[in-house]
Amino acid sequence: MRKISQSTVRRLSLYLRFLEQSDAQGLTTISSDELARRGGTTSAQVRKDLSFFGSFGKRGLGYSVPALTARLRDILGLKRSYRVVLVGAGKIGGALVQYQGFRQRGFHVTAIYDRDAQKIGTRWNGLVVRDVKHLEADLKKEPTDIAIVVTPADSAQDVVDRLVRAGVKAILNFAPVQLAVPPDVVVKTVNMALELETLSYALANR
Amino acid sequence: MRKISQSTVRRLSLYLRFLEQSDAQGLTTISSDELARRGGTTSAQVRKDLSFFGSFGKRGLGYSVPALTARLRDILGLKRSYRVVLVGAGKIGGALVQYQGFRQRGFHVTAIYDRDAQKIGTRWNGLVVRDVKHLEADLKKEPTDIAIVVTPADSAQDVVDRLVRAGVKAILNFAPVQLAVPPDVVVKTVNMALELETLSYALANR
DNA sequence: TTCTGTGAATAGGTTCACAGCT
DNA sequence: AGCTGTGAACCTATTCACAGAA
Repeated sequence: MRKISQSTVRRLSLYLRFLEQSDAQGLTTISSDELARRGGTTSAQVRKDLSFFGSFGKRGLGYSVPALTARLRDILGLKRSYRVVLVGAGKIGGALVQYQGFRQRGFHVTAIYDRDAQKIGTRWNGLVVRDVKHLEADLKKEPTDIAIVVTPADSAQDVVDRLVRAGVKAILNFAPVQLAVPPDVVVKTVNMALELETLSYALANR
Repeated sequence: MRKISQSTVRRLSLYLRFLEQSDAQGLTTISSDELARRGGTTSAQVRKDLSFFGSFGKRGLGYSVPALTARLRDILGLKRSYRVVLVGAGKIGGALVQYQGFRQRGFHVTAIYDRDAQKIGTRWNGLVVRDVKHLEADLKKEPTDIAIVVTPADSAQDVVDRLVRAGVKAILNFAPVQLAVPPDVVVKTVNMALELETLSYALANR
């Protein structure tokens, strides 16, 4: 398949949200114009994004809401559910475990790990925090594709190396570090301080 | 000033982090090659990014760590500190209040608001959660540039309208909605479920 | 007529490659 | 010699504009 840009993938996720909302409102058809309006983009962009994957619309009419919803869920790999392990039982980790947005999309946090003896054994949203030393053995028993890393910066790379060895193929990283992984593993780093800095840049340069 | 791309601004933030680390290690000089290596980019990219703002290096030598650090802090608007108000005293809000990464960079959370009577009056990392009805009056007394919105999706736009009316110029939004704001207000939306979806896309399309 | 699908045109961002300081 | 600064070349993404299906 042709290489699809990150921005296209992100927009597809957005379109999917709007489609689901439209579906809930009972709409059966939606135009690229409407999707564009709600996603803050242009109708040409919407059509181009979709065209990378096929022709899903009807000229003169628009897109079938249920059909396009199903197609996008398929494209985004959301037809199946995913086991997700979380490493780092800090405040952010705790917030993420109970975040409904993940479960709604089929991402199920199945385990939380930490190395702090104080935290091990405590309950987080129904899950018992496990000693991170069990990581490899647990993942061997229950293969898992996705991990969320919420450790301090200095242990993140170490944790990631272990996750990769244990077969994890995708990592959402909240530690403020650049992570090194093999080419078949995909990492997405979310750096909240950096996001604030893009705001301060904007404030300072007007 | 020439329009600078988001990606350049984000990389500048990264370079700043590496410079600070290098400074802590006692390095006085750093090359574009070294910055590139640590930022996962190329030396040409580093030099190009910096060149939009001036010529800070010495040919044959590299960049002075303290001088470039200071310059980047200036460019990114980090020479001053910022008051930040947080709206939404949920789990994610709680995690963000105590997140050290913000304070270290000069972003000070000065107030937390919620509309839930259960939460109002409780303490979060030394701050008392205030009724969101006080938002406008508080911000009149203590003008604030930046707000972090961590409310449920359906109240986010309402909160943002009030923040904008109260003079907030930059918003970091964690609610999974597209926000409408006037052109002089800058919004950065962080959508964690969407980040996971870019991972599931990558997993599904290999 | 309306709205999609898509080549072509344009704009934007990245990489190249080399002149020019130190 | 080493490394920056920067036009030019290249590549990628977005927008335009229109032919064609419903």
